[in-house]
Amino acid sequence: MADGAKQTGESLLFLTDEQLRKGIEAMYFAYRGFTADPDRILEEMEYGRAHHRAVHFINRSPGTTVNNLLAILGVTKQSLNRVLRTLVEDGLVEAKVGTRDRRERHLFLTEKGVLLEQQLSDAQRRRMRVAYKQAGPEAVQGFRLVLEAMMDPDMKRHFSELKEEG
Amino acid sequence: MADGAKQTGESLLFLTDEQLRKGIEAMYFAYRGFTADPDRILEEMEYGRAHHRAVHFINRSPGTTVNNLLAILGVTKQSLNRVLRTLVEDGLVEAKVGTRDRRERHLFLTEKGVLLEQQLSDAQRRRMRVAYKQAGPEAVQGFRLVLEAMMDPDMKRHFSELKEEG
DNA sequence: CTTGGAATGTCAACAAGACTGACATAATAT
DNA sequence: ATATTATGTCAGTCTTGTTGACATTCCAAG
Repeated sequence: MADGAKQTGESLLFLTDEQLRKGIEAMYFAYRGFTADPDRILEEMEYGRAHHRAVHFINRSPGTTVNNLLAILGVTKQSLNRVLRTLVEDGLVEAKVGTRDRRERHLFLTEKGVLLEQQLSDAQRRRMRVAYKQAGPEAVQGFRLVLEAMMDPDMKRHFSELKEEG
Repeated sequence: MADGAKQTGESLLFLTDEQLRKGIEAMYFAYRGFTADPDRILEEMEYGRAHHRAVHFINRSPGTTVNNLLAILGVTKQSLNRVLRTLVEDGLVEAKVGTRDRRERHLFLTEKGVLLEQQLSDAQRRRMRVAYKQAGPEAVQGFRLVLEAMMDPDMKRHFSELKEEG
């Protein structure tokens, strides 16, 4: 019951409930570490995680539309709008009216926005780099494989579209 | 600058900024998948992620104290108390006064609590199991290695203390 | 050209879940 | 006796999510 990993005779020990539980807990604790460094920086400047996410994905896809960002972040436009408004007001993001379709707003980071993005992602990458180094290349490959397999198909699509990689 | 992964001649390609960014994004999207299934169940019964976390760790360490739970979850007692109160009121958690130190409350899941925990963790494990199976045992080992390396030392300690594993 | 619908923005109200600060109670430790 | 610890509780705040309603702008189809 509830298991489904009955060790069919082979080495399926990695699929035991106990292993899965530990994986779940590892995911939980690791995610807290993952967000800890940027959170500290954001707190100082009265921003939150939502601002980080917006800045991150605008940096990754300059000129992206609000709608596209909504699809990636999976929040309501009202929620995103509040965040974007403060970012525009504070001069971190520029929303340019589309030339082809003038209803659309194309989002770009300003110099100031790029600076914050770098500050945040430097902190996050630092931890990531240490973890990667410590675990080694093969572990990193496994890490990525499992993470991708955990994503919802829609999210995986967004993930894959983000950047051509080696 | 901001890099630090300058390919010292060897195969340190897995430490490039681009690889690290993709890792960060993978972590973000995967975590959303990770929480999606329990979230759906919780929503139906007017509970949130905070309730899930409490129920999970009480199940893992029956008889744990409020203080210990606070340390693991890293929230304020007021925040945890609100969640625990509803869980006790709804008959999912029992808070027993300590025998040695009567200030402490030892927390246990009731039958009803165990049932919810199973429902939630079954859903979460199901996704985990699929991902693990898809990625394979070696990938899972790498996954776990990287996650552990990402944790804050305090959290890693809590993680290790949770259960002896093979 | 008019109208319908899509993309966006905005206002208002609300909820979960985090926070702080202050205070109460009970019990252990000094 | 007093200080400290463990817990609970009240009140207020913040972030980030939610709905619902409505305005604006503009493309596209009739």
